[in-house]
Amino acid sequence: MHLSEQEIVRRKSLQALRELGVNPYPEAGYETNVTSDEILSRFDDDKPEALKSISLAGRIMSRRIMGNASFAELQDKAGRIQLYFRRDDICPGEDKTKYNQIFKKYLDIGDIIGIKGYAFRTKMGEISVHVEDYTILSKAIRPLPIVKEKDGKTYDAFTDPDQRYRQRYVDLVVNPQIKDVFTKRTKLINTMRDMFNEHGYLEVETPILQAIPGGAAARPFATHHNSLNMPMYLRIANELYLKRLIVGGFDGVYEFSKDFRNEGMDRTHNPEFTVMEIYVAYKDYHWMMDFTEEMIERVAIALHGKTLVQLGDKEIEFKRPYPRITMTDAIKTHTGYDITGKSEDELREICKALDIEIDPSMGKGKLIDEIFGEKCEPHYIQPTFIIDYPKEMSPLTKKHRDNPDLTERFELMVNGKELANAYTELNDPIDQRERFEEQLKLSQKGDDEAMFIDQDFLRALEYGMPPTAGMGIGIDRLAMLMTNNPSIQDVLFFPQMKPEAKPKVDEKSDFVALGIPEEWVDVIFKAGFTEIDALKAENPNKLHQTLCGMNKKHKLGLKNPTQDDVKDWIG
RNA sequence: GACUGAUUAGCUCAGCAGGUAGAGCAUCUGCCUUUUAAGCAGAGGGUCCGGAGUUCGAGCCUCCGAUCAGUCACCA
Repeated sequence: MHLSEQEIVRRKSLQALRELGVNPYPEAGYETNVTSDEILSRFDDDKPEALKSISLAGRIMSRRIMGNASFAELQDKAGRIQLYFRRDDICPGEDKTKYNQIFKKYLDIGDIIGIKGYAFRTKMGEISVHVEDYTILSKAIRPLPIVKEKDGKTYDAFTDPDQRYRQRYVDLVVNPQIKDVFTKRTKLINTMRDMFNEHGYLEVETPILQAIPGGAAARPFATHHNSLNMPMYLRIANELYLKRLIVGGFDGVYEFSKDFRNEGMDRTHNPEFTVMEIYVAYKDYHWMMDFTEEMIERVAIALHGKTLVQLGDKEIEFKRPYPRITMTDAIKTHTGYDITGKSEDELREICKALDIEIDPSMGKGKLIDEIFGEKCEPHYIQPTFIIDYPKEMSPLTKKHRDNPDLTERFELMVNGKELANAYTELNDPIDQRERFEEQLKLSQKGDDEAMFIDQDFLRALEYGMPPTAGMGIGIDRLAMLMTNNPSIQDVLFFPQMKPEAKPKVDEKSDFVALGIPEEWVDVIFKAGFTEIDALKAENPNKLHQTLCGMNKKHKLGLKNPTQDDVKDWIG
């Protein structure tokens, strides 16, 4: 294992602590009675004794050692507080080890400690804790990035997205403001859950591992079940299972769920993502629009205390009601074309005229979707319901009560993107079967996202499903909107990343086994050979020169091997 | 997948017409009992992403490759 100088120093400190009888990873819990923010808010200059026997724990984030006194900053879950250490308080007797050795030499930034002491205000006016005793709770043997701040300006910020996402634990430690995004995300979910529970709807769990990935148009992740010897898929949606529960007699069911789609990754797409789907019996999509508006408004207020939310350089007003515009009207407004009653060929002509790329596998529904996506969607910045989608692109949606070419479906658009998708659910089993068969034709035409036919779902519908309204909403996207983050990676603790490229490193002992003296193995590592195979592929004469050169250059004072020695090692 | 840019010390980043690398913080050694991006004095630390080429000489130029970011394309 290759360690940096600082890692070696910390491991030595760890050893030194053990030799002094200090357990750097004690088993016992540490009782605390206050947090950093409570000290700051409760401290009263007239009554400092109110915060006398306090005890708190956290991570050391900075140290300023001044001989026999020192300051440090302790970070706990709530924030930071300054600590004041004085040698003669920590070590009242003759033995000053606990200050001079343990605190000054063997503690580092990043270590987790518990302290006991009392609150006071320093000469400089900062509320601090005068430490009377401290306990090491966990030693950090890897150095944290050091982020400094003065007058609100941040120095040496830890901003590299790759490192931040791969090592989110470090990100959270050194960029504690990131925590706020995630607490807001959880609050968002809790707000929705509270609202659903108030209505008496039931939170349920449905299968993630499915034999038929249904309920949406997307490519699934495929896996294999060994003992059944059959392909299985990770779910792309929960719709069909939740509707089965409505068939079964629940009036309202909802699920917050991870769905998986085997498609591209970018700022707004992660292969696994969270959606909330809810189905309510005896309602239609008009009711669901009211319900959705109320839900979004409640979330905005819960998170921000108001309905006007900053998003980049825009402000989004989440106060209900939101305008409701039919898709046909939206297309008419933004393109001038009236798509009512147009045939597939006529739609193709319109796409051509509008300079929209199409391919032959696209049916009527997809063509219209394409026109809307290209020409209309970006215009809807403020929350807007787009309603009454063409039948072809909504195979699970009930036909529109006034127009058989349309369906009773809405999407909620915010900031030019789809946020929620909902409809009056199709509960006519004959119609549903026909729609699935149309999907099958699309699939045969080359649309690899067309839906599979789920026979069991059809059987369920044949037993009768009450009229139902259903709605799905992307939780990650809602979180992005509500926390002003343009990237999905910023609202996921652990966004999907490519596996970390890790150079293969053979053990030192493997090199020694070749007959190479240990001190030369270090030199070989230093020269960049961390794999036996790479070393063996090297020209022995060149390797000999390289090693002798390293010996000289770094003044190692080793006895150079002969060329034959080197040949023997790698021969 | 395309284009553009990045990759140098543990971290954040400099570097020049091509002449064997610099700063701040961090680390180490001293000094300092109310400091705060503490201070002062000193020290160590680098396959300059990898490979090939041009050159007397490459962190810098050329080519190939890797990774990351942004934009676009694809995709809900």
